Amino acid sequence: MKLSQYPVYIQSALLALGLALVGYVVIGLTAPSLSPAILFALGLLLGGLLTPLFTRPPVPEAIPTTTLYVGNLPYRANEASVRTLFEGFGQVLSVRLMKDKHTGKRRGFGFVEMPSDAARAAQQALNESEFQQRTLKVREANERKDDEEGSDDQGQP
DNA sequence: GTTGAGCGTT
Repeated sequence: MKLSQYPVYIQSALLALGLALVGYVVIGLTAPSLSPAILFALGLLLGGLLTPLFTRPPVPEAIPTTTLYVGNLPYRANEASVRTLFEGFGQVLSVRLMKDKHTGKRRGFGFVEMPSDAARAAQQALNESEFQQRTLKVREANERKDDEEGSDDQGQP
């Protein structure tokens, strides 16, 4: 139950309320002659002004991403090498090499999340290519949850 | 420490 799991307006409301209370106390100590309603209003205004400084947007830009399935990976490959390999064709948002949860050994395949254009470029470039003396198999990942496909008509009928 | 077709976790 982390705070980041709640919606943004909930976080902003809680943060603004907290800053309003802080401003209420601070302004009340520095200027005791003001009424509590004015103090709380000033604290809420101060909190509203300071809220954007503390809210971190998780995704700066809403760009359409495509998850790539990367198979036939060598067992000695780590996420850093795969990320570096795919970063040559675009921005890599996330690299997940699936390992067995019980033994912890690598299963030899993973998923690379990239923008759609960079994903297509990396797929055409890295598919059936040699990576650490292994032929990679780069394909589009199957929709596990909700894969945000952009304007590209890559959906299966 | 080994193996070799495949589609996945907070």
